Amino acid sequence: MTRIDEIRSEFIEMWGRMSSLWGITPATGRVYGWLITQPDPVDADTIMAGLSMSRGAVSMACRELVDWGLVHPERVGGSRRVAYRAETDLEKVVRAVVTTRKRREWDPVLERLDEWIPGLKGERSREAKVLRERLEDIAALVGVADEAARQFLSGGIVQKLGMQMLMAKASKARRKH
Amino acid sequence: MTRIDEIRSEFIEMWGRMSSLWGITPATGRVYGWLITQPDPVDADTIMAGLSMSRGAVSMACRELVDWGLVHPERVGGSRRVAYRAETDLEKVVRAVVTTRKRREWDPVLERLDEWIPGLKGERSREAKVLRERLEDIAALVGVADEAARQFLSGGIVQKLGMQMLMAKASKARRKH
DNA sequence: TCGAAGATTCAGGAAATACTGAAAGTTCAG
DNA sequence: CTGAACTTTCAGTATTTCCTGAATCTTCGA
Repeated sequence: MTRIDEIRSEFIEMWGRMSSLWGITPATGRVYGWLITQPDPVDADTIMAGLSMSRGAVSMACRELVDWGLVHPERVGGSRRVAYRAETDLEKVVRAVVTTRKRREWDPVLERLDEWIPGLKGERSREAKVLRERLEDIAALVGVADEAARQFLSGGIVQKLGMQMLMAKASKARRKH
Repeated sequence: MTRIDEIRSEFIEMWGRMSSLWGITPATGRVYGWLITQPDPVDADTIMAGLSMSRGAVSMACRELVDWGLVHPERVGGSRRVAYRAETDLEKVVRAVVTTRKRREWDPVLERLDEWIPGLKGERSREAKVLRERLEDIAALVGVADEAARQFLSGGIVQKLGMQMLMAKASKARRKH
Protein backbone atom coordinates (compact mmCIF):
# COMPACT_ATOMS: atom_id res chain seq x y z
CA MET A 1 0.00 0.00 0.00
CA THR A 2 1.42 3.34 -1.03
CA ARG A 3 1.47 6.40 1.16
CA ILE A 4 -1.51 7.93 -0.57
CA ASP A 5 -3.64 4.82 -0.14
CA GLU A 6 -2.71 4.77 3.51
CA ILE A 7 -3.73 8.39 3.98
CA ARG A 8 -6.87 7.86 2.02
CA SER A 9 -7.99 4.96 4.14
CA GLU A 10 -7.25 6.80 7.38
CA PHE A 11 -9.14 9.80 6.10
CA ILE A 12 -12.15 7.64 5.23
CA GLU A 13 -12.03 5.97 8.61
CA MET A 14 -12.03 9.41 10.21
CA TRP A 15 -15.20 10.34 8.35
CA GLY A 16 -16.76 7.11 9.52
CA ARG A 17 -16.01 7.97 13.13
CA MET A 18 -17.14 11.57 12.82
CA SER A 19 -20.40 10.57 11.19
CA SER A 20 -22.53 10.83 14.30
CA LEU A 21 -21.22 14.32 14.83
CA TRP A 22 -22.62 15.33 11.45
CA GLY A 23 -25.87 13.49 11.92
CA ILE A 24 -25.26 10.88 9.24
CA THR A 25 -24.67 7.13 9.45
CA PRO A 26 -21.14 5.71 9.45
CA ALA A 27 -21.51 4.20 6.00
CA THR A 28 -22.66 7.54 4.64
CA GLY A 29 -19.71 9.23 6.25
CA ARG A 30 -17.26 6.77 4.73
CA VAL A 31 -18.77 7.24 1.30
CA TYR A 32 -18.41 11.00 1.57
CA GLY A 33 -14.83 10.64 2.73
CA TRP A 34 -14.10 8.34 -0.18
CA LEU A 35 -15.67 10.72 -2.67
CA ILE A 36 -13.58 13.58 -1.36
CA THR A 37 -10.45 11.61 -2.12
CA GLN A 38 -11.49 11.00 -5.73
CA PRO A 39 -10.45 13.59 -8.29
CA ASP A 40 -13.20 12.54 -10.70
CA PRO A 41 -16.83 11.48 -10.31
CA VAL A 42 -17.27 7.79 -9.56
CA ASP A 43 -20.19 5.43 -10.04
CA ALA A 44 -21.89 3.13 -7.56
CA ASP A 45 -19.96 0.02 -8.59
CA THR A 46 -16.64 1.72 -8.00
CA ILE A 47 -17.72 2.88 -4.55
CA MET A 48 -18.94 -0.63 -3.73
CA ALA A 49 -15.61 -2.11 -4.69
CA GLY A 50 -13.56 0.61 -3.02
CA LEU A 51 -15.28 0.43 0.33
CA SER A 52 -16.49 -3.22 0.26
CA MET A 53 -20.05 -2.17 0.86
CA SER A 54 -23.26 -3.61 -0.47
CA ARG A 55 -25.07 -2.06 -3.39
CA GLY A 56 -27.97 -1.12 -1.16
CA ALA A 57 -25.81 0.67 1.36
CA VAL A 58 -24.08 2.65 -1.37
CA SER A 59 -27.41 3.64 -2.84
CA MET A 60 -28.77 4.83 0.50
CA ALA A 61 -25.60 6.64 1.42
CA CYS A 62 -25.47 8.49 -1.88
CA ARG A 63 -29.08 9.43 -1.63
CA GLU A 64 -28.55 10.88 1.83
CA LEU A 65 -25.51 12.83 0.66
CA VAL A 66 -27.42 14.19 -2.32
CA ASP A 67 -30.26 15.22 0.01
CA TRP A 68 -27.79 17.10 2.15
CA GLY A 69 -26.33 18.75 -0.93
CA LEU A 70 -22.86 17.40 -0.17
CA VAL A 71 -22.66 15.28 -3.31
CA HIS A 72 -23.90 15.80 -6.84
CA PRO A 73 -25.17 13.03 -9.08
CA GLU A 74 -24.14 13.25 -12.71
CA ARG A 75 -25.42 11.22 -15.59
CA VAL A 76 -22.71 9.40 -17.43
CA GLY A 77 -23.10 10.09 -21.14
CA GLY A 78 -25.32 7.71 -23.07
CA SER A 79 -26.35 5.44 -20.22
CA ARG A 80 -28.51 5.25 -17.16
CA ARG A 81 -25.44 5.13 -14.95
CA VAL A 82 -25.00 7.87 -12.36
CA ALA A 83 -21.62 9.09 -11.18
CA TYR A 84 -21.22 10.96 -7.90
CA ARG A 85 -19.03 13.99 -7.33
CA ALA A 86 -18.29 15.42 -3.90
CA GLU A 87 -18.96 19.10 -3.39
CA THR A 88 -15.56 20.57 -2.58
CA ASP A 89 -16.46 24.23 -2.32
CA LEU A 90 -16.37 24.41 1.45
CA GLU A 91 -18.59 27.42 1.67
CA LYS A 92 -21.31 25.43 -0.04
CA VAL A 93 -20.65 22.49 2.23
CA VAL A 94 -20.96 24.54 5.39
CA ARG A 95 -24.06 26.19 4.03
CA ALA A 96 -25.63 22.82 3.22
CA VAL A 97 -24.86 21.42 6.65
CA VAL A 98 -26.14 24.50 8.48
CA THR A 99 -29.34 24.52 6.44
CA THR A 100 -30.12 20.88 7.00
CA ARG A 101 -29.30 20.73 10.68
CA LYS A 102 -31.11 23.95 11.42
CA ARG A 103 -34.25 22.68 9.78
CA ARG A 104 -34.09 19.23 11.30
CA GLU A 105 -32.86 20.04 14.77
CA TRP A 106 -33.09 23.65 15.89
CA ASP A 107 -36.34 24.70 14.36
CA PRO A 108 -38.32 21.97 16.14
CA VAL A 109 -36.70 22.87 19.46
CA LEU A 110 -37.70 26.51 19.13
CA GLU A 111 -41.21 25.46 18.22
CA ARG A 112 -41.58 23.30 21.29
CA LEU A 113 -40.19 25.98 23.56
CA ASP A 114 -42.69 28.45 22.16
CA GLU A 115 -45.47 26.05 23.05
CA TRP A 116 -44.25 25.31 26.54
CA ILE A 117 -43.47 28.77 27.82
CA PRO A 118 -46.99 30.20 27.46
CA GLY A 119 -48.30 26.96 28.98
CA LEU A 120 -46.41 27.79 32.16
CA LYS A 121 -47.60 31.37 32.41
CA GLY A 122 -50.68 30.39 34.40
CA GLU A 123 -48.97 28.19 36.98
CA ARG A 124 -48.36 29.71 40.39
CA SER A 125 -45.90 27.26 41.96
CA ARG A 126 -42.26 28.10 42.50
CA GLU A 127 -41.45 24.98 40.48
CA ALA A 128 -43.29 26.35 37.46
CA LYS A 129 -41.80 29.78 37.84
CA VAL A 130 -38.24 28.49 37.96
CA LEU A 131 -38.81 26.16 35.02
CA ARG A 132 -40.30 28.97 32.99
CA GLU A 133 -37.32 31.18 33.61
CA ARG A 134 -34.96 28.47 32.54
CA LEU A 135 -36.92 27.71 29.40
CA GLU A 136 -36.95 31.39 28.53
CA ASP A 137 -33.19 31.56 28.87
CA ILE A 138 -32.77 28.55 26.63
CA ALA A 139 -35.18 29.99 24.09
CA ALA A 140 -33.18 33.21 24.04
CA LEU A 141 -29.95 31.36 23.38
CA VAL A 142 -31.39 29.14 20.67
CA GLY A 143 -32.95 32.26 19.19
CA VAL A 144 -29.52 33.87 18.94
CA ALA A 145 -28.07 30.82 17.25
CA ASP A 146 -31.03 30.74 14.92
CA GLU A 147 -30.61 34.35 13.99
CA ALA A 148 -26.89 33.87 13.38
CA ALA A 149 -27.61 30.90 11.13
CA ARG A 150 -30.22 32.88 9.24
CA GLN A 151 -27.77 35.74 8.69
CA PHE A 152 -25.13 33.37 7.47
CA LEU A 153 -27.49 31.59 5.10
CA SER A 154 -29.01 34.75 3.69
CA GLY A 155 -25.38 35.22 2.76
CA GLY A 156 -24.90 38.80 1.74
CA ILE A 157 -21.63 39.64 0.08
CA VAL A 158 -20.38 40.81 3.46
CA GLN A 159 -20.48 37.38 5.03
CA LYS A 160 -18.92 35.79 1.99
CA LEU A 161 -16.01 38.19 2.02
CA GLY A 162 -15.57 37.76 5.73
CA MET A 163 -15.43 34.04 5.44
CA GLN A 164 -13.07 34.01 2.51
CA MET A 165 -10.80 36.42 4.27
CA LEU A 166 -10.72 34.29 7.36
CA MET A 167 -10.01 31.18 5.37
CA ALA A 168 -7.23 32.77 3.41
CA LYS A 169 -5.69 34.05 6.61
CA ALA A 170 -5.89 30.70 8.34
CA SER A 171 -4.53 28.96 5.28
CA LYS A 172 -1.52 31.26 5.17
CA ALA A 173 -0.91 31.02 8.89
CA ARG A 174 -0.90 27.25 8.76
CA ARG A 175 1.56 27.08 5.90
CA LYS A 176 4.17 28.87 7.96
CA HIS A 177 4.58 25.87 10.25
CA MET B 1 -50.82 14.79 35.37
CA THR B 2 -50.68 18.53 35.69
CA ARG B 3 -49.56 20.84 32.94
CA ILE B 4 -46.14 21.30 34.46
CA ASP B 5 -45.53 17.57 34.74
CA GLU B 6 -46.53 17.18 31.13
CA ILE B 7 -44.14 19.89 30.00
CA ARG B 8 -41.40 18.50 32.17
CA SER B 9 -41.71 15.05 30.69
CA GLU B 10 -41.76 16.35 27.13
CA PHE B 11 -38.74 18.49 27.88
CA ILE B 12 -36.88 15.50 29.28
CA GLU B 13 -37.82 13.40 26.29
CA MET B 14 -36.46 16.13 24.04
CA TRP B 15 -33.12 16.02 25.80
CA GLY B 16 -33.09 12.27 25.36
CA ARG B 17 -33.58 12.61 21.63
CA MET B 18 -31.05 15.42 21.27
CA SER B 19 -28.42 13.50 23.19
CA SER B 20 -26.52 12.23 20.18
CA LEU B 21 -26.29 15.77 18.90
CA TRP B 22 -24.45 16.77 22.06
CA GLY B 23 -22.27 13.70 22.12
CA ILE B 24 -23.78 12.18 25.26
CA THR B 25 -25.86 9.06 25.81
CA PRO B 26 -29.67 9.25 25.93
CA ALA B 27 -29.79 8.43 29.61
CA THR B 28 -27.32 11.20 30.34
CA GLY B 29 -29.38 13.60 28.28
CA ARG B 30 -32.55 12.72 30.16
CA VAL B 31 -30.83 13.21 33.48
CA TYR B 32 -29.62 16.66 32.47
CA GLY B 33 -33.09 17.56 31.25
CA TRP B 34 -34.57 16.39 34.53
CA LEU B 35 -32.04 18.36 36.55
CA ILE B 36 -32.82 21.52 34.61
CA THR B 37 -36.45 21.19 35.62
CA GLN B 38 -35.61 20.94 39.32
CA PRO B 39 -35.37 24.18 41.28
CA ASP B 40 -33.18 22.60 43.95
CA PRO B 41 -30.32 20.10 43.92
CA VAL B 42 -31.49 16.48 43.94
CA ASP B 43 -29.80 13.26 45.01
CA ALA B 44 -29.30 10.01 43.12
CA ASP B 45 -32.30 8.26 44.67
CA THR B 46 -34.65 11.01 43.59
CA ILE B 47 -33.34 10.92 40.03
CA MET B 48 -33.71 7.13 40.00
CA ALA B 49 -37.32 7.38 41.07
CA GLY B 50 -38.14 10.31 38.82
CA LEU B 51 -36.77 8.76 35.64
CA SER B 52 -37.17 5.05 36.49
CA MET B 53 -33.53 4.41 35.83
CA SER B 54 -31.15 2.04 37.55
CA ARG B 55 -28.74 3.25 40.16
CA GLY B 56 -25.81 2.47 37.91
CA ALA B 57 -27.18 4.46 35.00
CA VAL B 58 -27.78 7.47 37.22
CA SER B 59 -24.29 7.26 38.60
CA MET B 60 -22.71 7.10 35.15
CA ALA B 61 -24.89 9.85 33.76
CA CYS B 62 -24.09 12.19 36.63
CA ARG B 63 -20.43 11.48 36.33
CA GLU B 64 -20.48 12.31 32.65
CA LEU B 65 -22.38 15.53 33.29
CA VAL B 66 -19.94 16.54 36.00
CA ASP B 67 -17.04 15.81 33.63
CA TRP B 68 -18.60 18.09 31.05
CA GLY B 69 -19.12 20.76 33.70
CA LEU B 70 -22.85 20.85 33.07
CA VAL B 71 -23.77 19.67 36.55
CA HIS B 72 -22.26 20.31 39.96
CA PRO B 73 -22.15 17.75 42.77
CA GLU B 74 -22.83 19.10 46.25
CA ARG B 75 -22.37 17.34 49.51
CA VAL B 76 -25.51 17.22 51.57
CA GLY B 77 -24.70 18.39 55.07
CA GLY B 78 -23.54 15.77 57.54
CA SER B 79 -23.74 12.77 55.24
CA ARG B 80 -21.98 11.05 52.38
CA ARG B 81 -24.91 11.77 50.08
CA VAL B 82 -24.31 13.87 46.98
CA ALA B 83 -26.93 16.13 45.44
CA TYR B 84 -26.66 17.34 41.86
CA ARG B 85 -27.43 20.80 40.60
CA ALA B 86 -27.68 21.71 36.92
CA GLU B 87 -25.57 24.60 35.72
CA THR B 88 -28.10 27.14 34.49
CA ASP B 89 -25.80 29.98 33.55
CA LEU B 90 -25.96 29.44 29.82
CA GLU B 91 -22.72 31.18 29.09
CA LYS B 92 -20.98 28.62 31.29
CA VAL B 93 -22.89 25.82 29.60
CA VAL B 94 -21.90 26.90 26.11
CA ARG B 95 -18.35 27.36 27.26
CA ALA B 96 -18.26 23.88 28.76
CA VAL B 97 -19.69 22.28 25.65
CA VAL B 98 -17.34 24.12 23.32
CA THR B 99 -14.33 23.23 25.45
CA THR B 100 -15.15 19.56 25.65
CA ARG B 101 -16.12 19.03 22.04
CA LYS B 102 -13.17 21.02 20.75
CA ARG B 103 -10.78 18.93 22.76
CA ARG B 104 -12.39 15.61 21.93
CA GLU B 105 -13.32 16.15 18.33
CA TRP B 106 -11.67 19.06 16.54
CA ASP B 107 -8.21 18.96 17.98
CA PRO B 108 -7.61 15.36 16.86
CA VAL B 109 -8.85 16.18 13.36
CA LEU B 110 -6.44 19.07 13.02
CA GLU B 111 -3.63 16.88 14.28
CA ARG B 112 -4.31 14.19 11.72
CA LEU B 113 -4.56 16.71 8.90
CA ASP B 114 -1.23 18.15 9.89
CA GLU B 115 0.31 14.70 9.63
CA TRP B 116 -1.27 13.85 6.29
CA ILE B 117 -0.61 16.99 4.33
CA PRO B 118 3.19 16.88 4.54
CA GLY B 119 2.98 13.18 3.74
CA LEU B 120 1.46 14.05 0.39
CA LYS B 121 3.98 16.72 -0.50
CA GLY B 122 6.30 14.22 -2.14
CA GLU B 123 3.75 12.44 -4.29
CA ARG B 124 3.67 13.36 -7.95
CA SER B 125 0.36 11.89 -9.13
CA ARG B 126 -2.65 14.00 -9.98
CA GLU B 127 -4.56 11.96 -7.42
CA ALA B 128 -2.19 13.01 -4.67
CA LYS B 129 -2.15 16.61 -5.78
CA VAL B 130 -5.93 16.89 -5.77
CA LEU B 131 -6.25 15.17 -2.43
CA ARG B 132 -3.64 17.43 -0.91
CA GLU B 133 -5.47 20.52 -2.09
CA ARG B 134 -8.69 19.28 -0.60
CA LEU B 135 -7.09 18.42 2.70
CA GLU B 136 -5.51 21.85 2.82
CA ASP B 137 -8.87 23.49 2.28
CA ILE B 138 -10.40 21.42 5.06
CA ALA B 139 -7.51 22.21 7.36
CA ALA B 140 -7.99 25.91 6.69
CA LEU B 141 -11.67 25.72 7.55
CA VAL B 142 -11.15 23.70 10.70
CA GLY B 143 -8.39 26.12 11.59
CA VAL B 144 -10.83 29.02 11.37
CA ALA B 145 -13.34 27.22 13.57
CA ASP B 146 -10.58 26.41 16.00
CA GLU B 147 -9.46 29.98 16.18
CA ALA B 148 -13.01 31.19 16.70
CA ALA B 149 -13.49 28.70 19.53
CA ARG B 150 -10.22 29.78 21.09
CA GLN B 151 -11.25 33.42 20.95
CA PHE B 152 -14.57 32.63 22.51
CA LEU B 153 -13.04 30.57 25.28
CA SER B 154 -10.31 33.04 26.09
CA GLY B 155 -13.39 35.12 26.75
CA GLY B 156 -12.33 38.70 26.96
CA ILE B 157 -14.90 41.16 28.19
CA VAL B 158 -15.67 41.97 24.58
CA GLN B 159 -17.06 38.56 23.77
CA LYS B 160 -19.01 38.46 26.98
CA LEU B 161 -20.65 41.78 26.32
CA GLY B 162 -21.40 40.80 22.76
CA MET B 163 -23.03 37.60 23.83
CA GLN B 164 -25.05 39.20 26.58
CA MET B 165 -26.21 41.90 24.26
CA LEU B 166 -27.30 39.38 21.68
CA MET B 167 -29.13 37.34 24.26
CA ALA B 168 -30.91 40.32 25.71
CA LYS B 169 -31.94 41.40 22.25
CA ALA B 170 -33.22 37.99 21.30
CA SER B 171 -35.01 37.68 24.59
CA LYS B 172 -36.82 40.96 24.08
CA ALA B 173 -37.65 40.23 20.48
CA ARG B 174 -39.20 36.93 21.42
CA ARG B 175 -41.37 38.40 24.13
CA LYS B 176 -43.11 40.62 21.62
CA HIS B 177 -44.88 37.65 20.06
C1' DT C 1 -43.08 -1.27 -26.80
C1' DC C 2 -39.66 -4.38 -24.93
C1' DG C 3 -35.64 -5.99 -22.72
C1' DA C 4 -31.75 -5.14 -20.21
C1' DA C 5 -28.91 -2.11 -17.36
C1' DG C 6 -29.03 -0.06 -13.44
C1' DA C 7 -31.17 2.06 -9.10
C1' DT C 8 -33.99 1.49 -5.04
C1' DT C 9 -36.32 -0.73 -1.33
C1' DC C 10 -36.86 -3.28 2.80
C1' DA C 11 -37.17 -7.58 5.68
C1' DG C 12 -34.14 -9.82 8.36
C1' DG C 13 -29.70 -10.62 10.31
C1' DA C 14 -25.35 -8.51 12.37
C1' DA C 15 -23.10 -5.23 15.05
C1' DA C 16 -22.77 -1.56 18.14
C1' DT C 17 -24.59 0.76 22.02
C1' DA C 18 -26.93 1.49 26.21
C1' DC C 19 -28.95 -0.19 30.59
C1' DT C 20 -29.51 -3.14 34.59
C1' DG C 21 -28.44 -4.96 38.96
C1' DA C 22 -25.62 -7.14 42.02
C1' DA C 23 -21.02 -7.11 43.82
C1' DA C 24 -17.16 -4.37 45.13
C1' DG C 25 -15.38 -0.10 46.59
C1' DT C 26 -15.32 4.21 49.35
C1' DT C 27 -16.20 7.33 52.99
C1' DC C 28 -17.45 8.93 57.38
C1' DA C 29 -19.68 9.04 62.08
C1' DG C 30 -19.05 7.03 66.22
C1' DC D 1 -11.25 0.71 63.65
C1' DT D 2 -15.75 -0.74 62.36
C1' DG D 3 -19.91 -0.94 60.05
C1' DA D 4 -23.53 1.49 57.86
C1' DA D 5 -24.56 4.57 54.15
C1' DC D 6 -23.73 5.65 49.86
C1' DT D 7 -21.32 5.39 45.23
C1' DT D 8 -19.02 3.12 41.47
C1' DT D 9 -18.01 -0.63 38.47
C1' DC D 10 -18.81 -4.04 35.04
C1' DA D 11 -20.42 -8.52 33.11
C1' DG D 12 -24.38 -9.78 30.94
C1' DT D 13 -28.56 -8.59 28.61
C1' DA D 14 -31.72 -5.66 26.17
C1' DT D 15 -32.29 -2.39 22.72
C1' DT D 16 -31.31 0.34 19.08
C1' DT D 17 -29.01 1.15 14.89
C1' DC D 18 -26.86 -0.32 10.79
C1' DC D 19 -25.91 -3.20 6.78
C1' DT D 20 -26.74 -6.87 3.48
C1' DG D 21 -28.67 -8.89 -0.52
C1' DA D 22 -32.42 -10.50 -3.09
C1' DA D 23 -36.67 -8.79 -5.01
C1' DT D 24 -38.70 -4.92 -7.17
C1' DC D 25 -38.98 -0.87 -9.74
C1' DT D 26 -37.34 2.58 -13.25
C1' DT D 27 -35.22 4.29 -17.26
C1' DC D 28 -33.46 4.24 -21.79
C1' DG D 29 -31.69 2.39 -26.17
C1' DA D 30 -33.22 -0.15 -29.88
